[in-house]
Amino acid sequence: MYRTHTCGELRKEHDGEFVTLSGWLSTVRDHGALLFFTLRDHYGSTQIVAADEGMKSAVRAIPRESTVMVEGQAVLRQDPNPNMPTGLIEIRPTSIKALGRCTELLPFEIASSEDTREDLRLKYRYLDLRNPKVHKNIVLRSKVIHAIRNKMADMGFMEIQTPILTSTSPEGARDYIVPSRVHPGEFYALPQAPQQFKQLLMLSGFDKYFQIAPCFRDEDARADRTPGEFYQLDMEMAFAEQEDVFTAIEELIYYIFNKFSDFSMTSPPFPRIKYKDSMKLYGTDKPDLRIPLLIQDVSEVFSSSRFAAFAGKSIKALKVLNASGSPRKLFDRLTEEMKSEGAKGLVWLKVVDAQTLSGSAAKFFAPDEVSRLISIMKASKDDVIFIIADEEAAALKLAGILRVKLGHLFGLVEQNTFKFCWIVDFPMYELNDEGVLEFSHNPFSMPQGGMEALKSKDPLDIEAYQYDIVANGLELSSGAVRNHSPEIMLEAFGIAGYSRETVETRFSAIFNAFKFGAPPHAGIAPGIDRIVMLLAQEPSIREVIAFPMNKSAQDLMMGAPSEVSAKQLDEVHIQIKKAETLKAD
RNA sequence: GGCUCAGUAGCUCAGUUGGUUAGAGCGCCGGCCUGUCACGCCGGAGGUCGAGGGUUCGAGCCCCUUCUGAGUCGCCA
Repeated sequence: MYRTHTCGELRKEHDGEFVTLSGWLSTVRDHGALLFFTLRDHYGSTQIVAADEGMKSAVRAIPRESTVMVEGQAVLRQDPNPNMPTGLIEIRPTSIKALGRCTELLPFEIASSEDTREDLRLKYRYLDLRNPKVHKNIVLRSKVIHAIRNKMADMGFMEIQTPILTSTSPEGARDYIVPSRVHPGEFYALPQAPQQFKQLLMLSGFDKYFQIAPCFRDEDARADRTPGEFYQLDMEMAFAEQEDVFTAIEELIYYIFNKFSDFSMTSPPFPRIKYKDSMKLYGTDKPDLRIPLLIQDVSEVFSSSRFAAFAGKSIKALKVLNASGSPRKLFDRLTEEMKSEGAKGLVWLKVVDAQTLSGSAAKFFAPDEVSRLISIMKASKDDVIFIIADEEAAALKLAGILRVKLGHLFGLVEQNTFKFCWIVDFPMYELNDEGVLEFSHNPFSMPQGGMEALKSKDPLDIEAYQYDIVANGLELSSGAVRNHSPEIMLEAFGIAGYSRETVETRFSAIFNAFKFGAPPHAGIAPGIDRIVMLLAQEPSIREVIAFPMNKSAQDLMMGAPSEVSAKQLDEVHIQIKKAETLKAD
């Protein structure tokens, strides 16, 4: 009744056909004697041209962005529009009817909604999503998820749903908790990931599991991290080791990224970079391999330097080719930026010749320091060497930040490409700020060397079968070979200070289950939102989510979170502290 | 919670050293226009300059406080 074709469908072969279209009234171009307008729906846009007085006044009476049904004849255009898929055809209407009128002033222009304040876009997200450019990201997301499901099924994985209302898990982020009505004072938690369930599925004999899984973590937002909820391609494989997971994920990622992007990309196998090496060379565990710069340690060059800022410090250097022509202002700005990142300063040195440097601190260096630095950096005339000096960990981190800044500043970031890598061999344990030993990542990962390593090695030297997949500096996922042995689990938790009782009670399901014959298993869970974000080339993850929350974890459109009635609170046995008390806390 | 940036018309923004009645483009309302496609042209309405306080003869502009939003650090195995 409403349409014979969609607004994106008509081509020159439809010339002469009588058609019915429905869609949103977008732009109107009223020339008095002749009136053009565009009808837009999910599929595209079609131009309607009205010459008849009755038709023109019908359009003039309908506000933009109303839904409209048009009946008429499709004819070839006198002036085709090569920018429109339907640009060869237009409709001469015989009937124009408003289906749903837009009676409010639009809060922003649909066609340019991406330029509008984000909180306003989110409040009127249903209008924002009418913008074809915003709309297409959600379409892409849907297609990507569909393709992932098909590919995973082709590769022999089964999708299985796991509970949303569950118990608090040891993922480490803050839980979202849900009060129980039936059990006063007790709470469910929304899963931070289906981690334990998928491991239990392995124990149940399901061989290859996956799920497009909603995950909930009550942590603060970032441009690449939504607050509250996000989706993972959660997967797990039984009787599998690290390389089995890599092979499966590489096949999937290569397939998906090639299907939905024209960019070049890393061919499998993706490079494997040890965590330690990644920190050393890139100053981060999620290196952007599009940037060709490597961090170099030059501490030994300055081991007896009279330059006070270098004394006793770990010294990291980066070299940018042919950068000495850049204005002084650029180096000063970079220095300021690095200081705001926490650097004590930034030394930049222009190479004049093999024995001579000029720049911020050149005068403090002895001749042999200068020549050794130039030689160790393999620098030539007009290159610029940037130096960060700090304690080892801080120096690496800052040099890592500097590396990315230099890459962007000097246009060194390779364009139109996806550079993937695996970061492997993460440490099992680390010292926290209080000097206490704790798990550095997932406590359920298998320590390399198993029980023997746990018993004999310094915990800080133990590596885990724990890996990340990184694309263009964005962490897509962490994964691990799981610890499927209750004894090794107890030992591993013991080192981090958990008693047998704690393990048995807090992780009772998985701990007990593993006493019944667990298969060795491994898995990973790449972030769906981040994959789509990369494919859509969007800098903000909210651009690929239909109804995202804002930075403060509010849904401005639905008004969530919101207060609930006294009756609802009463039913779940909850009392709210008065506002004054909350403030005092 | 810290730091950075932003907040002026429905939207996007400009606003000089503190100085008369705060401007532009888009949108909205009215008029004109037969080939537009971000149509064009003419006219009009529309403002608590985020809020509060202060300095000053005088504040959109300077100072203090505060609210809101984004980015980032903390946090996120």
